[in-house]
Amino acid sequence: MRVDAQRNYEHLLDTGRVVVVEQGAEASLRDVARRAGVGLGTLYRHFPSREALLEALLRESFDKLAAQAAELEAASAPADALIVWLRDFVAFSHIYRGVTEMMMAAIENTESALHASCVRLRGAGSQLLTRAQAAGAARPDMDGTDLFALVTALAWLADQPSSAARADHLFDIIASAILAPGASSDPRSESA
Amino acid sequence: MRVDAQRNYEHLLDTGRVVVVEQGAEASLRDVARRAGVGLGTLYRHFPSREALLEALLRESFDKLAAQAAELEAASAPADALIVWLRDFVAFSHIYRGVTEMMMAAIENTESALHASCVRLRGAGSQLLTRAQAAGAARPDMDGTDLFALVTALAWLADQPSSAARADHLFDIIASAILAPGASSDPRSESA
DNA sequence: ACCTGAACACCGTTCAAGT
DNA sequence: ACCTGAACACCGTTCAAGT
Repeated sequence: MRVDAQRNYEHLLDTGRVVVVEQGAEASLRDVARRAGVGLGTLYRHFPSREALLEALLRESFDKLAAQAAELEAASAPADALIVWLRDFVAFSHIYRGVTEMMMAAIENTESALHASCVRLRGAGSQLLTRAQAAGAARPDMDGTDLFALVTALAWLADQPSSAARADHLFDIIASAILAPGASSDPRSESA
Repeated sequence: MRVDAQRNYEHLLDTGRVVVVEQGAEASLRDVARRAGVGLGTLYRHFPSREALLEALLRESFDKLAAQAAELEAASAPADALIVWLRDFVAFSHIYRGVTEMMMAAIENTESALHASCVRLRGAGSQLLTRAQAAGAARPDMDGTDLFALVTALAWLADQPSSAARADHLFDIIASAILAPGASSDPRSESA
């Protein structure tokens, strides 16, 4: 990469972060280029799609979340590990407004630049869920895709002004469903 | 209202329905006017905002949902009434893509043309919830706003291509949390 | 009273022309 | 190699001018 290209790339990332914090995942790409002092074509050259820019902005967080899933799996009790990680997931997706919806679209779309990262996160959650299920600490009639949907819905609720203030409480309610209350004290109880 | 105005209004509603079914709640208003064979200003005269158009399109469904809440309250067991109504709510919001997000925004925004209808629905759900709680059939640490958020999240999930197919299952999971399993068999159990 | 559509200020995306 | 910005096809919203 030429030095000027490298400089532009980094400047676009920095500016992108600022603008996406301000305007959310649907931020004006024109505005990003403008504020980065760069031609519109330069932005598109470095980030061929909106998802590509977001992926670059989120890469570090994606990596952190995946690493923490592994740590939790090694160090925490199954139920705790799952819940702590889900909470981290919600906190993470709160960095940028509207990123939740994009991730939900990306996980179905192989072409999306966010696809791989979303699949990776779903996999990380899936492992924590399976472990909790094996320990009898999570309801058995769920898989990683269900978990991803539920945590994404929670992240979405945390993004909505009318429910953001009760996001923690809503988290607890859904968490109680995932943890299948009563399952450990009465292993014979199944889904209704 | 002048006869030509009346005709335009109805034509806009019919066309609006078609276009919103096609494109979702964020449909192009220009397109609606164009396909209705009407000037852009005419659309804005009859529907000063996107929400006003959606409100007109949804009015009938809003009324039906409210009426059914009353019926269920009179005729069904508390838990059944609540669950059936929540299911109807999700089905209703599935008519138009993206309407869920708009409703979530409208319930906080007194200026929105959808505000009153959303508040009414929240109230209807709230009553069903209170009744179920009084019967010991729903978890006590929730109110109508929590319920509205949860059912809206379910409606949102039903709108996302990656979770639409499992919408029923996700509904059951969240419903199980609302119904506070074990509460009736052990009234002493409280929120964790 | 009501309708029309040009006008304004924005988008995303592409691509010929420049260095 | 890389950058630029005009060009194209769209938006939402307003409002002067028409009937």
